Amino acid sequence: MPETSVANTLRRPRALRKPATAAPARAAPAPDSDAKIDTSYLESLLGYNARRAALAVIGVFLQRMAPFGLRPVDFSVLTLIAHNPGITSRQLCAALDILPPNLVGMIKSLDKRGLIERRPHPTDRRAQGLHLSPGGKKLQKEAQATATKLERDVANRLSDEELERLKELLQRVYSR
Amino acid sequence: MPETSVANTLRRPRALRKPATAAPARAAPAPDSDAKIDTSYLESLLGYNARRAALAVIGVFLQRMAPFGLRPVDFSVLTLIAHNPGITSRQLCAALDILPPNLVGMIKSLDKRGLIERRPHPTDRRAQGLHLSPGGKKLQKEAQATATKLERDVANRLSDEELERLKELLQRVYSR
DNA sequence: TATTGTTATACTCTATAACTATA
DNA sequence: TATAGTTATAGAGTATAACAATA
Repeated sequence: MPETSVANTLRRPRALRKPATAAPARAAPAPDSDAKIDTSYLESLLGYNARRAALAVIGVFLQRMAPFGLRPVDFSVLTLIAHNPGITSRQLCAALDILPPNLVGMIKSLDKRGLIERRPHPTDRRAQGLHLSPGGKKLQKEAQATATKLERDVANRLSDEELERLKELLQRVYSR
Repeated sequence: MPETSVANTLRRPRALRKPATAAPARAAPAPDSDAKIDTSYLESLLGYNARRAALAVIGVFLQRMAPFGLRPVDFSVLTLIAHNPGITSRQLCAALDILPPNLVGMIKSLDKRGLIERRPHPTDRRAQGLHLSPGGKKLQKEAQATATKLERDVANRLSDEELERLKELLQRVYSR
């Protein structure tokens, strides 16, 4: 048994995966995959609901950030650099719970795109301070505005108060 | 740009990954990865909070389900079969948003462990009805009890009413 | 001796194409 | 022609070990 597997229960919104082959002229009615399956127990579990909600938000996020060429993790990295100029790779890893070897490629990619600059660290010659380039600042600003707007759109069935309440309850679940 | 990447922003709880090499005798204070990094903006985003909460719950889930040899997806499959005897693979895929090729191995594994039985479908000879074996029923029952208890433990900072409220708010986010 | 950034690498998860046997 | 279950395979995400330079 792999101890290292979170696995699904739920995945990316179907809409983002397959363009849904138009109207399927339904030839074989047979078992009917759309039949009434009882999922009520799973729907009573917090983890199930939290994961579905997270994937719903991420799905919209993927769509709206596509024009910027940013995945959620890229946005997180750019945003942390924007709010913490001179941050090191190690600090990014700690804040985002990313393993160092897996961050290397992302930083390299953002650097190649000219969005960030790697400067020598003022006090530690092993490390390098990360900064946004002018273009990176512009992109991050637009992306952050998009994320902020997305926030309201994706929770359009919730009032402002309910959205704040939801985030507060979520924080009480994961804050140790 | 891969259109098919949800990516992290957050990952599995650190506790489940590395036993944290005891007390690190801190030799190089240098940049100090534990420094005060401003993550306030990310923490204001619904998706970030939902994902962190989901991962926190899943982390506890992984620990407590390990004795049963069940990942979240395995538990979901067993539970849906338990509550929907005779369900087909296709129906499982639709309910859990799993792609058929990726379900094959899971079903095969659960079958090999003697937890489920694949019987010929009553009306469609292409399909097979899935059922729990006696051992499967016992395991699923114990696992479900564990999941139900876990529910209260992981949200121990929330009252019963707050937990119900949280799940209701989450459902209003992802229900279309 | 410990840490930063890095390479190489392996394993898991997710996705697409294509096959067979039925419908 | 379309669907159920399946195989093979490719790609993205996540994990560990180990190295050179520096602390």
